[in-house]
Amino acid sequence: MPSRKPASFTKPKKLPSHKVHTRLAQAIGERILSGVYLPGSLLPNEAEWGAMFGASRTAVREAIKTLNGKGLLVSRTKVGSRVEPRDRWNLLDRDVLAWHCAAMDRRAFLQSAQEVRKLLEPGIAELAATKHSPGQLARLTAALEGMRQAKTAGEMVEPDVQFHLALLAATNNELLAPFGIIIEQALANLFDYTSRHNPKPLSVIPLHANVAAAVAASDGAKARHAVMILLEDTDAIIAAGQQPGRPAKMALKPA
Amino acid sequence: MPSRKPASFTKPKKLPSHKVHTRLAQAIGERILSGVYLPGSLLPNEAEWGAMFGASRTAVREAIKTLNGKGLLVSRTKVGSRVEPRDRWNLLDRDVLAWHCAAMDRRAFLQSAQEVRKLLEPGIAELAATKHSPGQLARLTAALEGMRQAKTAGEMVEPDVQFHLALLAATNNELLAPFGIIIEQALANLFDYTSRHNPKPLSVIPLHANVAAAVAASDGAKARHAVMILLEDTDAIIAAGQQPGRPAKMALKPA
DNA sequence: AACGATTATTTGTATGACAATTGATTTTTA
DNA sequence: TAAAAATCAATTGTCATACAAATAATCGTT
Repeated sequence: MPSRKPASFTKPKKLPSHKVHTRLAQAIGERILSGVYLPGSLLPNEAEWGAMFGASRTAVREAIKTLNGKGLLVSRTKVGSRVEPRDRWNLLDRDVLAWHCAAMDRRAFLQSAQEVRKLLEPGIAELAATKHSPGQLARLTAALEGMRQAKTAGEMVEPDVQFHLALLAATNNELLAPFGIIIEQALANLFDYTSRHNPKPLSVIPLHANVAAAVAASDGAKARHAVMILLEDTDAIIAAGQQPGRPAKMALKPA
Repeated sequence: MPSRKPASFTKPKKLPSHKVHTRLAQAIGERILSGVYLPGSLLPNEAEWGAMFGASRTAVREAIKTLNGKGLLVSRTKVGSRVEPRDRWNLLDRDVLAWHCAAMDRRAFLQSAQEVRKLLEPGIAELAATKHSPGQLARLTAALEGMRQAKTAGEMVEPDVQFHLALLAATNNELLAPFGIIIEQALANLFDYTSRHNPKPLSVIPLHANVAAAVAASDGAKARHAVMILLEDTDAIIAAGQQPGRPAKMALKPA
């Protein structure tokens, strides 16, 4: 066991989750995303949260303001803090998405994420091919090189993410940037989900190389097509994780 | 009096921007989005904000926690609050997007938004056609009926938004929901931008009707195509707003 | 010059008090 | 009786103050 913490791969250590208000925001956010408090319902009041966690009202309020900023809550005088309807949640916020896919079935998340990726990424690749700058192309090829040099499946995740984020950035459309977090979470979860079954995914490198080549050639249609093939391959990997011949690691006590 | 409760949308009165921490968050957020404080730079410290706005440090901190939740800031002890790089901003947050498109050229925003819509909405319509529930279809047709009954261009905006949000909801994919805010902002801006030039946009109603019919018939390909035509029409409206024969109201001093 | 201790600054947390808002209750009134 | 007005009560909102914790910057020693 190298590390019991496969949670999020790239650990920049910049998350001092030791602050009280941060822990509180996390605890409350997880409860909301996991359905302990349903949309429309009232949360415990600030004094109660403080008592529950041994924290001051100040810290509780700061945590609530954080969640307020993420669209999970609205607070009103005398009534309290109420959970917002789900379509107001900033689901593409890093924390919210992490809580969300921690609270739901990983396979279901992967399928939803894959659906979104197939909607967006072919078009993104097409845009990137026609609108990229030299620097953005360099970032793309650097990510590809990183994938080539990776020794293990785990080392491949980060350059893989970087590749897709580079594609995203090359569209030069800021409104697409928020979508990047889905790619990050999807690939991280995909790694957790399939790495045991797929030890050495070498096949994906030429698929990525095709995308990079099409972008470099400014061939939008070709880039779109190459990404579609890449995503179909990802579909296959997910499906293989689902039915790998034997039922994964569900083997339990045989009576 | 019959309780005039028009469901949810026509409620802009629910924003009591009179709270100190809300005003502060808005003021600071606008400054960040408008480039007064660039990514990577340090903000004034909490005491300075308090002095600037005549507010207590508590209120300042709550405002900062709100912006923290939106990904605009990170705070560290002894160093202060630093503006995050743009790709960490939750641009699809209601407030952030509003500040963003208040700070940029409206036409540039409309073009970016239109680019995103053309990437996503055809696929969304296709998904909606194949995956919608009866209730979701009802919402779609209700929105269409609302568009028909609108008397003015202004009255048409809201059911138009509802139409596209209904399409989004009918995909049954929560990860797509956050993009709804782009539709809202785009249509609101489009109205501001073109209503003076396009007094009675009746042409869009049959275009929407085609989409609804295709969805009702569960014809994915047809729905995709109908939405593409609709968005091309929107492109034309934007373009008409750009070059309406004479250069809008940009007439300036001729040397 | 390198390294360690000290200092100073800024955010983080706690506490207590009071203001403001508003749902619920009670009282007044037509 | 019913409607309206006044009152009450619970909860968030704001302020002031004090101290804790973290850490960049400085200083001092070797």
